[in-house]
Amino acid sequence: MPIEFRHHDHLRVFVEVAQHGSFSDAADALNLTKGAISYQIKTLETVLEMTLFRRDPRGVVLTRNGQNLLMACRSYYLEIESEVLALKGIANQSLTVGMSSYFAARWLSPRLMSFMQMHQSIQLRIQPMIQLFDLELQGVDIAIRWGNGNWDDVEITPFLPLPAFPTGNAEIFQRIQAVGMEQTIQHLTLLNDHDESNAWTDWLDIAGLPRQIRRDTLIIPDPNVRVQAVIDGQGIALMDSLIQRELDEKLLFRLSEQELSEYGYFIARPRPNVSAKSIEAFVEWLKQNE
Amino acid sequence: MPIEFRHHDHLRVFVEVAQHGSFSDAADALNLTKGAISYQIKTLETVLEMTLFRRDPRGVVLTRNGQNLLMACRSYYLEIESEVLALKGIANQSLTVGMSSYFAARWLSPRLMSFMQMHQSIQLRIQPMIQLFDLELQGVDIAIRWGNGNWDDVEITPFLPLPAFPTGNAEIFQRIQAVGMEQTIQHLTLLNDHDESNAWTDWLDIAGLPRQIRRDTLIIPDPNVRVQAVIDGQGIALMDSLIQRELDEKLLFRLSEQELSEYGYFIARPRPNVSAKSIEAFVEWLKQNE
DNA sequence: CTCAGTGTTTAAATTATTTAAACCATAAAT
DNA sequence: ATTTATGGTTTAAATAATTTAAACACTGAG
Repeated sequence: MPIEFRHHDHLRVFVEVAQHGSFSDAADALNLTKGAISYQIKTLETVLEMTLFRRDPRGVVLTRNGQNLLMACRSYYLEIESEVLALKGIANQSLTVGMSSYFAARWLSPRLMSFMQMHQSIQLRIQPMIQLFDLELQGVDIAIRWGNGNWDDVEITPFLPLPAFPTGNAEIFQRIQAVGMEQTIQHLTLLNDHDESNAWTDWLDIAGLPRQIRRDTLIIPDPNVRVQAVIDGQGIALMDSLIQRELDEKLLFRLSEQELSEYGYFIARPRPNVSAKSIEAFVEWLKQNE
Repeated sequence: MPIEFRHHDHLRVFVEVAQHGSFSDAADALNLTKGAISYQIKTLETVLEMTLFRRDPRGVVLTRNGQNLLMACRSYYLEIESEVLALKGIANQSLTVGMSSYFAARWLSPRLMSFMQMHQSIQLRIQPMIQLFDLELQGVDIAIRWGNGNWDDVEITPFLPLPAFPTGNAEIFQRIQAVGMEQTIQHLTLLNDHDESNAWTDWLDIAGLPRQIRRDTLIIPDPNVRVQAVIDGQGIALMDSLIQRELDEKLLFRLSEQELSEYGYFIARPRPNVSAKSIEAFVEWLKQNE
């Protein structure tokens, strides 16, 4: 069954006129001319096949039919509008950013104050997440991803290049010092951040080492967990300068001078994206703080 | 404060799409092409600065924002539409005709069956009324008025010409027989139907009698009451052949051969009128039954 | 791998809306 | 009893919006 009535915008104008009791006043409220209002009401009256207002010299008066119509829809439109505006306000004034708690703690957290002060009207939410996919369905406006920027499911903006290098714990570090990288690495588990990651093969390439045949890799998506795994000697992982503290405390050691210079942090935005002001503001701020 | 959101028609489309989970299906339901739907949704997304649907290869899925928006307006539009359609149905299927109970009883009543049978879907209401003005505010679609058709507050369609002639009771009739009309009438009260009526002066003119200086007239709007007043000898009134029964029963007498041939019954419709089908049907029927 | 189904885009056509200005009518004011 | 101010209406023209048809692009199912 096709929809019979589809003139909600006209009806909205009608409500405004009814409440003002005047075409002219309603025109002001709607930023239109009285001619436009006249046209709208006439159209609605034609569609509904009923006269809605009696035209008086000092304004208009609802007819019986008009009164009924007003009863039928008065509150609805106002409610819809306030709810829609509220939603828009929340979505526009608030900004949910997805990222690993690792990045949030080590980089964002110390700098957050500055953004909050610059944009006091924006309600910022840091959403810790492991799976940085399907952003919209997870209710996240933008996400911060680590990698080399080669993703095509989202729109990518680089903002913090941080070369990645292999790290291990003291024991592994000493073994490499002793027998050399090439000998050691074949017996080590390579910790990866996700299935499709080719970070390790990238690194092996630039380091001039053979890609390992045996895929003795372990996937640990959460960087925090991964760091701990390395400290515990579970394997080695590619890390960046965000683990400076662990380096200083001799919990972790940089295992090689070779580094993946293309790697770093990227802003990921859902592709068919309608960008809101708050998103732009945050992206700008990120880029200035790189 | 100007109204912030004015895209109810877009929102209506959004609801339809959300319920179908598909642009194409919604397009069918709305008798549009999928291109049009795409355009509408895109516009709405731009206005709201948020993405409402994730586009999938087999349809679309509401985003978090889209879900919220749907919650905010789902039921409203359906309710409005059903109420509006109900109103329109009532107004279109039913027809309220205002008239004097005098006319209803003496002319319409015996013929009503025929209309009812011809238009079984139309709910007809006979609204007895004395003041045949401000029709719309009184909730009346059309009215039947007696007179010579010279009104300019409404649209007039003549349908039953009935010449009007002076009537009186037996006593007055005999007096006129004895001393003549001109002598008698000066001492009689002329009963009128309303303030501005010039029926009597019209009649005096064509009868070649002097217009009475003293305005010894009594206004009795309700024809039933007026008839009774004449029978009771309160005065004389201009009547038409609808009082045939009283003539036959010698309760009333025609006092002169002179008659107002322009007078009769007219259909009165509110001027800036949007005519509904039921009104047309009734007017047609009236004209055929004249 | 091709097909069928789905959303997108494009330019053109079509509709709808809006405006400005002239009008008309009436009540209020003088 | 004019005049003025306040509405609503109408008109033609300009502007905006919607819609369509057709060509694309994408993806999952056979």
